[in-house]
Amino acid sequence: METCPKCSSNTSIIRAGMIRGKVRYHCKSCDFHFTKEHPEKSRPTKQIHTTIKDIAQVMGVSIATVSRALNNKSDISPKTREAIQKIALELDYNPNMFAKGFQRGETKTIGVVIPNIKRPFFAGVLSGIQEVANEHGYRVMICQSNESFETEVTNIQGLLASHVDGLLISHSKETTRFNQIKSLFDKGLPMVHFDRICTEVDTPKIRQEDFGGAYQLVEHLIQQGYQRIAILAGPTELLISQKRKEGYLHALKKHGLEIRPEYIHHGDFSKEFALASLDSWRQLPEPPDAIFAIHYLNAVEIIQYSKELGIQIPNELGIVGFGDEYLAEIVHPALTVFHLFPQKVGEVAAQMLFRVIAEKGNYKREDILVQGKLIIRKSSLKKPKG
Amino acid sequence: METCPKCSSNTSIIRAGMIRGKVRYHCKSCDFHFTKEHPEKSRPTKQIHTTIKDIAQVMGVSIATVSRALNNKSDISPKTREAIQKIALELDYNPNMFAKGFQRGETKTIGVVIPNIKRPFFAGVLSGIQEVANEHGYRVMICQSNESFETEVTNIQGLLASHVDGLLISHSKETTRFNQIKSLFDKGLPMVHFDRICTEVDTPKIRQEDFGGAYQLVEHLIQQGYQRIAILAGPTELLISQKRKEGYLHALKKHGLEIRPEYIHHGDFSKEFALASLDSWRQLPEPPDAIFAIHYLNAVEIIQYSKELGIQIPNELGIVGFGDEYLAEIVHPALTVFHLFPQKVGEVAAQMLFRVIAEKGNYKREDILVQGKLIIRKSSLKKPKG
DNA sequence: ATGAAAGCGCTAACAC
DNA sequence: GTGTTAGCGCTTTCAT
Repeated sequence: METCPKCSSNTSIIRAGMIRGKVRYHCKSCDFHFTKEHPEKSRPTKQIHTTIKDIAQVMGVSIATVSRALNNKSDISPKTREAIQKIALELDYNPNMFAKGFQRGETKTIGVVIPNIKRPFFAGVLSGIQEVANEHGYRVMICQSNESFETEVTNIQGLLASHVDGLLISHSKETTRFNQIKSLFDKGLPMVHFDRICTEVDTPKIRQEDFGGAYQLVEHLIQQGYQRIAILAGPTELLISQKRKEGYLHALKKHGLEIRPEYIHHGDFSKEFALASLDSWRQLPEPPDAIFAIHYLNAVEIIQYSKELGIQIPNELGIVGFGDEYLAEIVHPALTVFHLFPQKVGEVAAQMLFRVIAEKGNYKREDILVQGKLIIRKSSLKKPKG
Repeated sequence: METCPKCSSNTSIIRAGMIRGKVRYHCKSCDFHFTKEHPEKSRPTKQIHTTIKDIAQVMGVSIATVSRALNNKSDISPKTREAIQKIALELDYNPNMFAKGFQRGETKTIGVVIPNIKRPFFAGVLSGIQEVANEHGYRVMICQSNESFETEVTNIQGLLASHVDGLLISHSKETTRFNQIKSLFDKGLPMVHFDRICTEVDTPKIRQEDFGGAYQLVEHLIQQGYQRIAILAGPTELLISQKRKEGYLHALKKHGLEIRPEYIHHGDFSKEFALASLDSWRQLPEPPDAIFAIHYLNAVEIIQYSKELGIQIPNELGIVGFGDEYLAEIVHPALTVFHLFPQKVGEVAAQMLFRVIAEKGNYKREDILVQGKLIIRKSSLKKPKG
């Protein structure tokens, strides 16, 4: 409690606002106003960030003037502007995007939710996203769902709390309920789906050539003379899994090959799943003579396992897969793949998001298919008989 | 200009502050105060984020009360608290970390600067960082330098503008000047270096077993009977390059092998560099009988190229490398490597950073060496002669 | 050309 | 136990 410097009372003092960094008090008994230094007003000596206030102080001008100078606004004398800019440089001034965004209601940050950074496909996508985001002056905040629906929901919640200006999402394997996404979309949060998209919300979607790629791979196998083609598909709920399977089925139909349910295995992309599938197919009276793995890792695993089992690739068994170019080249025999362009997917997705952000809901929804490319290698090149 | 409702003057009206969302005016000629609705005060109907103000309005209490309720502070009646929390849930309230951090002077965000997300090592590190950051309630902002010093400087500047609470850095190949880093460190920005560290600033450093790993790999080669061991090193400025070379030199010395300068090639990790090195070594009167590539990709490239050239691995040429386990297993013959644990590096680095943040400059600087592991495979297993 | 002040969402210090 | 208000850094009217 304060003491009045006039009547020495210490029971009738009330705080009466602040003035120039000092606290103003009023003594009710003698009707006297007085001020006192604000306690603990001293700033820490080490200051990481210079603020416009610091600059204003140094220059002896108001913060408004500093702001104008630093933002190259009109209505400021060139002399003042230059002087301020010079000081700003000297003081190592660096605008606080945080405060800036705060008052404009935006953060210049976009959020990305992906299953797993370590997967080369997503790493490539991220790289593309980063590049485009940088060009637009945005920062990127990344979350991994680790294929868990629960984590995904938490991630999105967190990104939202960080007030990201937009969201790029590729769903986890587990995700089948989209009410969170839907509610955000309805609230007008700019959002774009890529790769693992969801059809239940009317967001723009960036997809890869899943159907077409699968079709091309299987058709290639057929043209090489393979007749009994099996598919190592992913989880049934996953859309890319469905699309790739459709491409497979379509190619078989188109070329008049029988569709055999026992050749279609759905699984979780794990190594165990891949190897167990090969084992079980070999038990069949008519085992497959080619395998289309919708995930390149499974294809590589099948190649390795076949070698252990002494199966000749490509003569006894042809193998094709979706995906990663580098690994596909390294494995022996080299893997025929439908190559995707992850970086491109990221770039396109980010570009789309910035369009949505810019057009503030007036954009017309558009889906984009990022083209892939069939790369033929040894694993599917059957030697001509005889 | 406003018109006075009392004397109808429109020349002597001044604005006199705001009250309850209305603008307050004062007519100087008749000394009359009046208010008017603030123009364009209507909020957008679609609001992405509920604020405590919204909740306060709905509940008919003050924002302070709402804040207290949502933060489980004392001095609030359980009844009010519960009622507010219920409403908050209903309105889908999600605190604005942005505003929260703003006023506490922190962002609950850390920045990471790495050369390239797509490299599996860094992807693994990121994954580790994310995990630990999540546990601490922090978000992660990632930038890629793409091995460019200039980009790195810009990245750090950007992260700083976003007011990250701390920085995790692995420098670009090009980076040899550290004044930016040093100045930030001096200002007290919490910072930890990992992998591509810099010795000129007194930050905590997380390193891998570069020296020890190189030593173990080369010693293994020697024990397998290889005598003329060459090294495919990285850029001379890069510390990991130096350390790994030291390990190599130490192993040679320890086992009494001659150090031949012509067996030591520094380069940029590119495929061209690797292949050119092999070519040039084969021209020597005494070509090496083993190669230690400090970057696993170079090792893999050497294996592939050797196959093309018809060189027998491991009999004619032994090969070992640092790094990525998966690819090393896939290549044929499988590559002996010193395996690093990228995720572990990320985890340890992030943990260290949070210690620095928590201990506010009172921490004692500490370096950590993340252990690796020698994994012996075919590429270095010379068959016993005879 | 420049200064004063509101306001973005939230917390904490204070008044009652 | 609850309301009031300053202030975090910045932009942006408005007044001078």
